[in-house]
Amino acid sequence: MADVARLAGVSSQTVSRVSTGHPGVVGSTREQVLAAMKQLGYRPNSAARALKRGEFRTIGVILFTLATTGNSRTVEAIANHAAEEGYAITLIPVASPTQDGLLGAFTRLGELAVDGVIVIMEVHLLDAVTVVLPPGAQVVVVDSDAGDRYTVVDTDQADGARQAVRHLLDLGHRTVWHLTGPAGSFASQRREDAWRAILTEAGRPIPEVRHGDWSAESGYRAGLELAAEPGCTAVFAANDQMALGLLRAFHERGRRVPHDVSVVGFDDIPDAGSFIPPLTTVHQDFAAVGRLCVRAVLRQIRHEITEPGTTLVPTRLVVRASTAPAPAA
Amino acid sequence: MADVARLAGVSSQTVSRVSTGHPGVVGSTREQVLAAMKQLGYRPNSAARALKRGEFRTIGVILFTLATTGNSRTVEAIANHAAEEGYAITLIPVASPTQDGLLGAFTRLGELAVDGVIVIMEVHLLDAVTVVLPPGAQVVVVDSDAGDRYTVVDTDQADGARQAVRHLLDLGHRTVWHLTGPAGSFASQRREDAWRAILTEAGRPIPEVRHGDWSAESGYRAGLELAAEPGCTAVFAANDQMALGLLRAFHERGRRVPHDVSVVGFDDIPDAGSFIPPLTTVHQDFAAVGRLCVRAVLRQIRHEITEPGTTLVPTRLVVRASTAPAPAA
DNA sequence: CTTCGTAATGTTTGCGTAAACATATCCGGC
DNA sequence: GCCGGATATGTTTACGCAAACATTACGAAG
Repeated sequence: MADVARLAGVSSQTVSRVSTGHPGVVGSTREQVLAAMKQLGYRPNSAARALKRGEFRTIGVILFTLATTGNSRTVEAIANHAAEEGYAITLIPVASPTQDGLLGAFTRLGELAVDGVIVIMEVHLLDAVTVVLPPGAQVVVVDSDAGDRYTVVDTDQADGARQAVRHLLDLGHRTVWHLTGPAGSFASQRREDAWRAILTEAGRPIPEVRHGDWSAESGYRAGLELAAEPGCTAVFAANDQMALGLLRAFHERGRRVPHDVSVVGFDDIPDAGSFIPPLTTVHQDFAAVGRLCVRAVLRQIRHEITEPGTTLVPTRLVVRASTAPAPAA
Repeated sequence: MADVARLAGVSSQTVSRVSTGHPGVVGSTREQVLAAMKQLGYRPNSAARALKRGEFRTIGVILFTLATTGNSRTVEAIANHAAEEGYAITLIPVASPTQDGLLGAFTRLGELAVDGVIVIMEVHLLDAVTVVLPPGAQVVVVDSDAGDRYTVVDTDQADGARQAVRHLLDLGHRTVWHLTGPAGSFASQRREDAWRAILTEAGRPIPEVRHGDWSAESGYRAGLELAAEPGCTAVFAANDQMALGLLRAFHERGRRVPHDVSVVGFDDIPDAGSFIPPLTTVHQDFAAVGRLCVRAVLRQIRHEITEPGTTLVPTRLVVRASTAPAPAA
């Protein structure tokens, strides 16, 4: 900066004013400074800036994996909106969902240059290590019910599940079977609870749930079992990938979808419309989740109101070709 | 830090030594300092640290989207390996592949606190704005052939395509049709070139290519056309999602896969094994790509040898159920 | 018992920036 | 023509940390 100042024949403070866009610098001076900056290839040192200003203009995002559609789409939305607001985002992957992995991630995080943190995981996992969280603001997202302690943004899992089950019931199915996500996933738990609630409310029998792990492979294995259940005419899978596995299992076992069995997924991944048959599923607005997260952290960073609470993003049932009226008994 | 020093009854320099793990601090003193740190909830300020040391311990990753399997898996691998090495990663999303979007991203990047950059896109797009790149080290990845100017790490696209086409030819197919990715994608171009080369080499007719955009939907549209081509018994799709669309189109048109038509994809996404039928595809080792990228940037950051050049990560054909011998004419 | 070497700790300094304060310049009004 | 007040620019300082150098303490060798 001093070099630029020298070259432009001004003080370094004036250079600073130009580089931060502060007012009070007359046109001709500004021009000179800009020219000098360009000539010298000056770029402000963000570390010094951060040190001086006491903020990093960076948001940390902590998550287990980018491999699930939901996570990567949410992160992408977060990154885009943060960028719009002039914030960078730092990814903090937790290698493994063990105490060690978490601790490691949070230790790193503690030293990280972030003004706020978005946590994409069930927050109870954090409790053991939460002390290490930097004093900055935090938002907890997807997969948590800690709305009493944190600001939570999440898809309205319950309503999504409700729409899915209701759709199948309306189609005349006597009941709906359910394939869950992995234990420990709050989203999965929520969807299962809602499914059970609707069936109970409607006075329908509640079939035993099958447990999957989000993967298509686990859906396939569950599908093989369900194909053997005579009464099974409708299945609600907790995500689209498992639904894909279901589809394959039913196909292999000669159970036609949707003629013999109806299948509904959750997520509405881009491929869902190209499954065989195209999948009826619950659309999640990941972009909205990401946007709201960013907005919420920024609000906290800027010390605006910071009440804990949960913001729910609505879902929408997308009816395609994997559901049909129940087969005549 | 001064507070900690005061509480522990030592100088701030000793606190610094403890916090950075430098040697030359006797056990009892260290204990006291650690206790004081804990009591005061001290965390080192990384901005000050970065300013002092002249490095950020951060790597920037610039890309268009996280929505493609390849990108998100690569980023995940990068994040994990960077974390192992004590580096954080900052995501720099380019909103749109326009000049403006790029410029914006690179302007942000210029001011960003990164020691190195990993670029996940065709590097020619950068040429117009390349001046803005920070003086730090860079690695260019997936989707580029700028091995003469940069360090490039990429999947061996050509060999992957070769294996796919060779497999189909070996199965007795007279020729192989091809569905490309979007124009402007180097990976897609590479796969297409290799496909063409093999066919030429084998003296087979070269069907006109169909153009997709990586999406299953585009694969479906292409599939509808290909289903109408009487001579089409084998298709090589440039990625798995388009292959999925192909599968659906063929299914709808009554062209049985693999009995009537064989389909090969590229990527080996986790779902590929659950397609109907399970997809034969070229497996990409995204984890290796990510790991090599990190290793390469770090080498440059540490001023070790920094010759431009391309590192190719091998692929592997995974044969599942979507390919079979050519139907008898 | 002195001297020297080494290990432990303390003091000074500057990294690049921008806020706070200080100074210079210019203009209009009387 | 002189003064008050804006406006443009310069000077000083501190942000938190860790290198570099300085000091102290202590034990071993002579």
